Amino acid sequence: MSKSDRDLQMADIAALAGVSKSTVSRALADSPLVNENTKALVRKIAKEKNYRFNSAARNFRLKHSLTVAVIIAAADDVEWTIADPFFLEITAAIAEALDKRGHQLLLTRTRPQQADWIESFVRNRQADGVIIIGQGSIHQELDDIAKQFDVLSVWGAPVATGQAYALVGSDNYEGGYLAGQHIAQLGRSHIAFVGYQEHPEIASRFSGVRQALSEHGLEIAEDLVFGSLMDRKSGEQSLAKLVESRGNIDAVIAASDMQAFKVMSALQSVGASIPEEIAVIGYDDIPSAAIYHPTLTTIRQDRAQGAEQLVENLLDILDGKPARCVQLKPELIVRESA
Amino acid sequence: MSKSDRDLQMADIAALAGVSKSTVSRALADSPLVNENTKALVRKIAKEKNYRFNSAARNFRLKHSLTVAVIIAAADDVEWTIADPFFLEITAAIAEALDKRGHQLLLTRTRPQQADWIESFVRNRQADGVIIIGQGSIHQELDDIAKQFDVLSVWGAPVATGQAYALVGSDNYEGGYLAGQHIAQLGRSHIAFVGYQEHPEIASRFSGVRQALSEHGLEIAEDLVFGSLMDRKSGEQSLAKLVESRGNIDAVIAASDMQAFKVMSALQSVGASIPEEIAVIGYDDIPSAAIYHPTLTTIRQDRAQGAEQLVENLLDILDGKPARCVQLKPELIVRESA
DNA sequence: CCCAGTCACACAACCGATTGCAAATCGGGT
DNA sequence: ACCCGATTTGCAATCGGTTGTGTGACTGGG
Repeated sequence: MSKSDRDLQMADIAALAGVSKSTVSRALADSPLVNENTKALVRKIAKEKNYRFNSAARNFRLKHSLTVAVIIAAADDVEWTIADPFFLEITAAIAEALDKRGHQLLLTRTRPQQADWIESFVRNRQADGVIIIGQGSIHQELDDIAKQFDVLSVWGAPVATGQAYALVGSDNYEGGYLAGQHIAQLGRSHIAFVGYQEHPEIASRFSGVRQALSEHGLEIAEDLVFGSLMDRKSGEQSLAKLVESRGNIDAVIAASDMQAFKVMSALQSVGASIPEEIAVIGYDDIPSAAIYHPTLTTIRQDRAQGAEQLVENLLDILDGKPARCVQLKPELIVRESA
Repeated sequence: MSKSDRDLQMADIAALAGVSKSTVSRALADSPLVNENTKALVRKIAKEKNYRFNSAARNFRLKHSLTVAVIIAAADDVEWTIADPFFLEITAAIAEALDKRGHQLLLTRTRPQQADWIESFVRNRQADGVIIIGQGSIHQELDDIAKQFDVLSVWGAPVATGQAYALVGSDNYEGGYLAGQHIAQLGRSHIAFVGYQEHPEIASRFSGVRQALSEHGLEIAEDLVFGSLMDRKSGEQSLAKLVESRGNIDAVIAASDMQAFKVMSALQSVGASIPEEIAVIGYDDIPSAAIYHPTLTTIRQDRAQGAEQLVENLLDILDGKPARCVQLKPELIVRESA
């Protein structure tokens, strides 16, 4: 590890300052049990010698790790997380939020087949808590775990039956509503929807969309509802079918920006003009949305705020407070594509 | 934390099995010092009771953390890491590679002003080693740290004076060469380059490009070399200048896919057709490259292989072996944009 | 001048695993 | 039955901090 011989430890500082280990420990922790002069002396020496405490020892003794795990769920059917910049961005924001509170972020990749991933985490004390981005289709599993361990904070959508874990997400219904409303106000009437309906988040968005459309006397034809384009198995097919429907649609509402890009690209390849012939709206507002040509109209989810809230929720849970459920306000970002 | 009372520990298993803690420890570690029957018994009980060792205690005792930090450098001038999917992808690949070897990944965001970030990491034993994606313009600092601590594995480009840290990267010169060659073979001759020259990686790519072009009797005019488009301060300006040069160029070579997207989008906005009027080639082959319209011709860097190598290098260094420097082979991916 | 009450500090136990060393057990040969 | 070496197991120290408890010194009131 280090090329120097041995790291300084508390006993060394104690010897240097002519006091005991315990006094050093208390001084560094700013305990009222030690005299101010002594504190100052100890702190000075510690600083001079560039002492850092051994956090492995500290965490061990204190029975916590000050570490929170973020899981990269490697779902086998839907290649969501890795391909989607939304995930990294919120993860980075979480890292920042945790850092602010003196915690660390453990990024973990799990194979879906191991059912007990979270449990091993907590039991191993490798992380105090776990944050999951996107409850996807594993709500039930998460709920079961949350009933056993108070360690779960997830980004997603509320489910009808309630959830035992803390939840943060943008208000997907509202977001979908905004998207639908915008498209309707544009005067479009033959509208397709793209997204993986089984996910609670997407389902909410879809019902928001339908509500908004119905208020304008519109609805989405059943054959214009497509599954996720990110699905390894059926993605290509869905996209192909969507392109075939070209003549019947004048707008596409996608459940994510990445899917909106796929749609636009496929349509552009067959010569469709966007937004003139077909308007497209996405969801997330990932950085590329402002770069694609045409730039993508989308529903923005505030990642920084979401990350803060996820972390706050988790820390509260770890403190024994009850699991919260927070909805963030999504925002319509109008650009060129719709 | 857990809602259950107390976690099982080795002493409990020992009592259950009627042996001592040490025997349990050795049995679980598959030590040859313990009888096969005893091992089997201990393992059976441990499994039944769903025992997991306390890795905080273990790591403390063993003086390692089995954890590797990946730094998100929050450079203030160039918004590279967060916006760029390349970073997430290689990070995820690193997580996987580490997991395979029984290690964990700590994702850390640092403010650039703290000069001693790495040192505190290692001194605190929060991570055994550190992986950095992109040495950017901080080679010197990294080198200084590497001379003190054997803990650094970085993704980047070799520097002329050599480096004390382990290095992995694709062969940027070669990659640049491939890009230049491709553009030249396309018969383009008025070529612009976009990228932050001060970074060793980009500098290498640029010289590869120039070499390839010169072999075809071509060169890049000085006023067609643009700084990074990801730079908060000068990015917009560079892009505007590039668009103004529209009449003078028939190809753009970008130092990253994200920058290529910006270029294409800006050019498309003013009505330029790609690749007919202007060919564009990127670098990295991020997922969006296959989605943009037109799809982006680019130089692929193998992230999975790179991640494996980064991890292997780091683990070797931690084992006391000398720092290695590995170049990966980049690959030209021809798509529609060039 | 004595004693109770504070204050500041030191001592030692403790967290839960690993490991060197000593002790116990086993088994085979005589 | 006994000895010896090999095998198996247990004891206790240890990692580097934190913290409960004990103790000495000092203070001030009676």
